[in-house]
Amino acid sequence: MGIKERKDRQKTEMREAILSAALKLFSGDGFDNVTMRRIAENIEYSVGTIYLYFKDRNEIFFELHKLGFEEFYKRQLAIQDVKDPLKRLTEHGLVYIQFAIDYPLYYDLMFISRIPGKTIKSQHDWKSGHRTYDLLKLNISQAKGAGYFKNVDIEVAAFSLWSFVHGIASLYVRDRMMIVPPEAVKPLVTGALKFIERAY
Amino acid sequence: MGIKERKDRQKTEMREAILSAALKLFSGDGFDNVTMRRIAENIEYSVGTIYLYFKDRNEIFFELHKLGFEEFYKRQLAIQDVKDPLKRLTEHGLVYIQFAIDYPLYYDLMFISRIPGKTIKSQHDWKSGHRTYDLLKLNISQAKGAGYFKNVDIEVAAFSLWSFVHGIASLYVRDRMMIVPPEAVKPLVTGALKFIERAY
DNA sequence: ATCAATATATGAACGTTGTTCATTTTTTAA
DNA sequence: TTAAAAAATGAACAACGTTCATATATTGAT
Repeated sequence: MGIKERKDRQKTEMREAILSAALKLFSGDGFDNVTMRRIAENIEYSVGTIYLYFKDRNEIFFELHKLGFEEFYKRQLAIQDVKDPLKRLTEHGLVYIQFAIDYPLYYDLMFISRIPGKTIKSQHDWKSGHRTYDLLKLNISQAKGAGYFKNVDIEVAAFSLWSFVHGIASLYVRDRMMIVPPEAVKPLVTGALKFIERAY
Repeated sequence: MGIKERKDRQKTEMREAILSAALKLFSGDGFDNVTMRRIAENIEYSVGTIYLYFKDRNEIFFELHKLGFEEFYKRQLAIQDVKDPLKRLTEHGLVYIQFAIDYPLYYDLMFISRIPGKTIKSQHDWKSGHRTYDLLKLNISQAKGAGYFKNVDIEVAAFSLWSFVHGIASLYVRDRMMIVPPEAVKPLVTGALKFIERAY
């Protein structure tokens, strides 16, 4: 009775085709470029068909945002072998910002855009977010064990560091850095990561 | 020959009427609520008329964003009389975040949204932004004079502090704080402002 | 192989949106 | 009073997300 299995497979294949078409349009020219009609055209199906696989346009973006979190988490895991807790935390920040630079549209979807925010009503859906946040808290508590963050609550430290790198990333992603000349951006960012170390 | 004057006056009156209608709709239900047709209905003119006073919808948002910056700057000036440089800087951050809480839609327009970002091509249009940034740098250099920020470049410090408060503000404005329980937000923010002081 | 039932796909239609522009109305100066 | 200039109109256009009656394809039973 492998027919049910095949149907399930075809269903996920279709969902993946839709998502990858959406991502292609997304990366091509940003948000507004991802229209239902263009997705349909891309996968060579009619518009209505998409609605058999996704509730609406938001659900597509929500699914993309989850894919983004996967890559995000992978990158953060990759630097967990850095021995020195201080270096690891700074690396953590660097990886965070680099992700925003490499995948500005993913970052947008994950941390800025309102589109998926509506779908994320319950904390439950933010699972992907919690996982990386826990990793940050772990690294902070280990740094604490090594003598850093004296008299600082871990929750406060985690929130502070997150806000810091998110601030940098979102200023970059949303083009609010023209206040500084373009060639100054990189040294400014590395300088900022050195600066925040003073608070550790 | 006061007729030219009257015409000019009427032109700015019309522009103001349009802007205030837009602001009303904006504050009412956010972004998507500000449609050209609704603005027109509100000022009791036809849609086409708006285009005689504004190039397009973006120009309306751009003008609103400038209004936001005025209130923003006013608030920041108001705390310049705080004597202690350290206290003044922290107050600066607090005022920044409080603005985002009080006028989330203005904040959005000014620092997050892409709508006015397109209109801001040249640095020239960001004048309102530069003014407040200069104020921050002034406060930092004065704190430097009082012994803080040793071995820290002012540009780096300014960028760091801005990123920090912007991170907090934009996480708040764009609803990315459900990772912490609602009642924990306030102590977290004040805690974060205490934390960043450690880097001064 | 046939056929009714079920699942899948279609695309015209609906109500929006921002923007344009030929037309009409109002205001101006002679 | 009237011709010219300025201001206002709103139907029309293309594009959008979404829905749904209709059509096609696939299924399992006869």
